[in-house]
Amino acid sequence: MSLPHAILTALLEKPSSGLELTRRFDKSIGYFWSATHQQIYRELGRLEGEGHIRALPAEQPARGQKKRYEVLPAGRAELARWTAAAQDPKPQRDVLLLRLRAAAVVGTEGLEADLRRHLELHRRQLSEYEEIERRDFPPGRDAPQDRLRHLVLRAGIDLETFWTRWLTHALEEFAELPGAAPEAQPREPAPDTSG
Amino acid sequence: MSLPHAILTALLEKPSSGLELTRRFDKSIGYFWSATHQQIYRELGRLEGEGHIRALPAEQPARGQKKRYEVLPAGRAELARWTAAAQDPKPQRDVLLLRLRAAAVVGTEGLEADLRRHLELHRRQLSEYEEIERRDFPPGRDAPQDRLRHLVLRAGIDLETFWTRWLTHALEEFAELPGAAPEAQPREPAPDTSG
DNA sequence: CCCCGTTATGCAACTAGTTGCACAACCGTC
DNA sequence: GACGGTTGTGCAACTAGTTGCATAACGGGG
Repeated sequence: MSLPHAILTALLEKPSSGLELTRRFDKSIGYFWSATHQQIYRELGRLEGEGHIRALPAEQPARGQKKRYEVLPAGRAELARWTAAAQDPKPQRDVLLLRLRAAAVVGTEGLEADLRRHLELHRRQLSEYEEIERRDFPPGRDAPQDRLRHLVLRAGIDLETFWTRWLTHALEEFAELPGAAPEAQPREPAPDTSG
Repeated sequence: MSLPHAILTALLEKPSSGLELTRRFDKSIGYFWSATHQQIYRELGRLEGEGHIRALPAEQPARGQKKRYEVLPAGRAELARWTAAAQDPKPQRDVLLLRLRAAAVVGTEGLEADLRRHLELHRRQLSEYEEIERRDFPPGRDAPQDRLRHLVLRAGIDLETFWTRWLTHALEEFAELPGAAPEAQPREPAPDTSG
């Protein structure tokens, strides 16, 4: 239930067409709420139907033509309502941690390479965030909007920092592990794995 | 595509009935891959159909009767394959960060209370993890399985630590913010908000 | 002029996860 | 011995997000 609100936020920051929104979702907002262009177009249609946004009139409103949207008062009100409403954090889901747990049972073979790959991806993301911080939040910029947006960026930076550290630590542990398949004390009847 | 593998891991650790799995998903594995009993039963049915698990024979196999499952060799092989296969990290989605970003546009009113609530929830989760760490991973336990599982728990602890710190910092910033609605420089045509 | 790649918009089907409810057995109690 | 709460199992419908593909305009190059 958050994509429409992500779009409303983006449109309030700047009225845009579907494609422009898609581009902005590839950075900025997309860092913590990703969406494909298909999702965005579908949602734009819904939001227009609900009277939350409207298409700015264009010269030739034809297919394959840019259509820019702006937020209507009802849309702004809905966004304000949603922002203030209490919401429970939704249950964690992390595939990598699950795979590590599985590896404790079926062995770590093959997993290490993918951990390295993830470490590289997180490092890259981290330096991208740090670049944005240098560019958009130099010391001194402290209007309320800036402080809030900076806060969001800090969360991204700190999360990526956490992952790079954790993955580094995990790889160190892997290096110390005896064999690839830690099947020392089988707890189940150990069925015939050859078939 | 991960729930079946979460279930396979849990069943390899210990053959269980649907309800027992549900309970174990409420702690342990559920900390990073939550699932309801409905999901679990449905998935157990699929896994049985695919020949990855089987129901242990019971005396009276009737409805409303415990049915325990164990993993078959094919299931173990599938889990090993999945664990080793490369997987891209899936795009981030964080509602709280999105709301903060929205608040930069429509004002922070009402958001602060929910941030406090989240802070409390994360603190609670953190102390729960730390309790588990004291109980299950005292110094000295370093069989490969233990080290891997400890690593997973450390991720949970560090993530919760990050969130409590970040939320604390965010609340401090809120306290310094001038008004509730930072609408100083309107960037859009500022539509009539009264209607 | 036609082919082809790029830009821009959009529908339809699929997948995974959530919500709501139903049904049966068991177990204590009034 | 019927009543109501708890335990255990399960289906069906819904929601959100993903994947795959379709359509149209525009702008070169051969």
